[in-house]
Amino acid sequence: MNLLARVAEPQPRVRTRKVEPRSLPLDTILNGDCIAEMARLPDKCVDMIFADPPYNLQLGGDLFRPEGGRVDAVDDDWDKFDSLTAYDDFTREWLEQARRILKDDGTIWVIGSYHNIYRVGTLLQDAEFWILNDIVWRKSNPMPNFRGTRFTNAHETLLWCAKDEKARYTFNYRAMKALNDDLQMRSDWVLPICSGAERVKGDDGLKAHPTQKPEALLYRILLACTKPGDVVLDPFFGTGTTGAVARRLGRHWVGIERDRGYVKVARDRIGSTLPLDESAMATMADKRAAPRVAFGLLVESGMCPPGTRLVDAKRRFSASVRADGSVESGAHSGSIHKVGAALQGAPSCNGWTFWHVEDGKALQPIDALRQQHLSAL
Amino acid sequence: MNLLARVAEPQPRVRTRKVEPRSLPLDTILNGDCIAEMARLPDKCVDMIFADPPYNLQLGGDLFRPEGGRVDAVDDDWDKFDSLTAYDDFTREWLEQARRILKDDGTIWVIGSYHNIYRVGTLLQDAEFWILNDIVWRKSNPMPNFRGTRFTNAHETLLWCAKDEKARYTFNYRAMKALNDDLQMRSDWVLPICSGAERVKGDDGLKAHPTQKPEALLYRILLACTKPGDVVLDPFFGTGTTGAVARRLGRHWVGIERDRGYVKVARDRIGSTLPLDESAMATMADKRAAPRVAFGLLVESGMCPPGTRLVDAKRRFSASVRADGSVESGAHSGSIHKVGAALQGAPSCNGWTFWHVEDGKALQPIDALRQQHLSAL
DNA sequence: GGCCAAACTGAATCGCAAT
DNA sequence: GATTGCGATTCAGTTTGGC
Repeated sequence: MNLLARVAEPQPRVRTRKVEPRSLPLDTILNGDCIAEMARLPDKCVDMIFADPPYNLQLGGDLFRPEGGRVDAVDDDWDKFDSLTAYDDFTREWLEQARRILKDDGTIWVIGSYHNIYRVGTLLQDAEFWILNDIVWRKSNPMPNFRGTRFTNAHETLLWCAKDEKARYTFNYRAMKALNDDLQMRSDWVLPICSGAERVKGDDGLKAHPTQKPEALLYRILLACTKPGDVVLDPFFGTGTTGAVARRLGRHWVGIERDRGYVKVARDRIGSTLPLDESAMATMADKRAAPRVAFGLLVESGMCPPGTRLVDAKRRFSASVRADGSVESGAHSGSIHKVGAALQGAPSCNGWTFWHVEDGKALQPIDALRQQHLSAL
Repeated sequence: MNLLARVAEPQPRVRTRKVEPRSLPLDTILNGDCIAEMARLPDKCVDMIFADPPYNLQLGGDLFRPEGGRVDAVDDDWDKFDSLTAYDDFTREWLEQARRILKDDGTIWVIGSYHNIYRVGTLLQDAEFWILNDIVWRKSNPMPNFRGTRFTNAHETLLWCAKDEKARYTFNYRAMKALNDDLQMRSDWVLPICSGAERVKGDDGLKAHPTQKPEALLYRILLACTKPGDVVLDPFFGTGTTGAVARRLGRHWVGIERDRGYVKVARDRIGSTLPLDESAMATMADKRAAPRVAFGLLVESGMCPPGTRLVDAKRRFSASVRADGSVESGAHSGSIHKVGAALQGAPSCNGWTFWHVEDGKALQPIDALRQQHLSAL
């Protein structure tokens, strides 16, 4: 039964009424609706819940790439809701069950995008969960914005909550610091999206699930906030990333998944999951944010304000800085690199070393400003 | 930071009743409560609203009581519900006024942290604002987490919304791309917090305001989403960062601030801000804004005479130019766009970049001819 | 097998003016 | 208000295929 159907024709609610309560089955996938299945589990029986609920994307028509290809968007029924109210009702219900089965010192993680995460965050607070952090997953390789109409949607948001303000939750501070080159782990994580060999494919060679999460994301979460032997529940199990990582890290897991096809995919995947070897560990490592500094950043920050005059080392060429970080020199305008190349008639040019600013009587390459900017951080 | 512990009994509301409506005063600070002051402004009079609302006791007026002793556990639940409700009521009210005074094609930006941004996001959606992006301000130099109990809270979140799904909002795509070294600007922005000389200090040498935002943040927002001469309203003006950057970028501003001390600080600050001159204000022009040149114009003018042979970049397809500016390729004929699309079997095609003419041994896109034509005018 | 170029892909709320 | 047609728009990474 898809969610849309459930919304359209309200069924008699199972809600908090526990039907045939059963003990917690470890390292197993329960095939069924997440609310109904959670309702059958005992109170306070899991140490962590990781949830990747439908985002309610509300996409319009087809979107085409500039070169003509069509974007394979999420168009599954499970992501469709009649209204924000319907989405809120659904969220409130599964959160209610999640809270009941979570141990008092357990924590819940929920991932989402701007389409749904504000609803989820509000309802978490309304249900008296206590937000510990919101975490930003900065994607190193997001899909671009093909129409040039908005900022590239390059991140997703995770909420990490305890059951209340006083809860003594697990946070493996040292492990996180070690994972981050002995610096405190921050609330923004740079990780690539799930692709390549890790992406589970069907017999047709196509992706088995439209929204599979990278194992590195779950790895960090489970390492940070659970102990070995803890039980992690994932009510929207999909291809079983949570189960696979839990098994690798020696945590117990319970998955709930409505779609029989996904259940089979996840079961096969977890069955073939091996303990972490070193090469796998390497791929888990944080891809450090490149210390790239766009010239525009120096313009915004006032180190090189609009109107600044740039010259090359021999003062043969000059250009002026514009408000958006582009530069202008006679008929040429564009990036520091492009304009430098055009003026020299060269195929390319490193604008950072080509352009200089006056520094008293001497010239200083703008690369020096970049170094100052970097060292100021 | 317990929002929940800061409640007082709800007060009688002024709400939407407009008292002494007045015309919009430009480049001015209105000293008063933001809801009451907005209520006196005309409908649909500003192009953008930037809001940095309070999430703790200081600025909530009568809705909040000062931070006091601990609240009993028993009272906590009641307080909690009340407090969130009070914050929601306050947010709903100022958003209602904001929506009213915002032009139909204007946009609103709101910044917050995990304490309040989920409430704000939900209420924006409930008020039928249409989220365009959520932006993560990734702080390059955040305050560390001293107790080692959570991830370092290293970001804040901004929401950018139009009044509805169909609104034709301003987004200076090219300027943003230029600012980011010719790559699309993403939804995660790395910027340092406001410190050093930029941080406004009082006579006592201490920071004048606890949450002063960096000018670089406002610079990017105003450059991205407003045009020169647009009016930007900031209902929580503080030290006037929005006004200072607006003045620098040639935008009009209106600030609302309750605290007389901040009003004075902001007035002095903006008074000493120098606007950019026009040449420095220039940004990369959006092609979409350039005057249209029909292909037929190039045919008429002799730049691309009838009979000219056009080929695509890989010389897989060719076509010939006809006297009326249409082109012909085998069975296909029509506009440069239609024929290009038909030959590729694509839903659409930009003929300007698809088709090329021989230029010696190299190929030149016909878009280059159009540029020549434009610059000749 | 190795190398290089071309093709493909990812949770996406993705136009607008003239008729 | 609906339809038509111009024509603007992509980044990082993996896989495939040719030589």
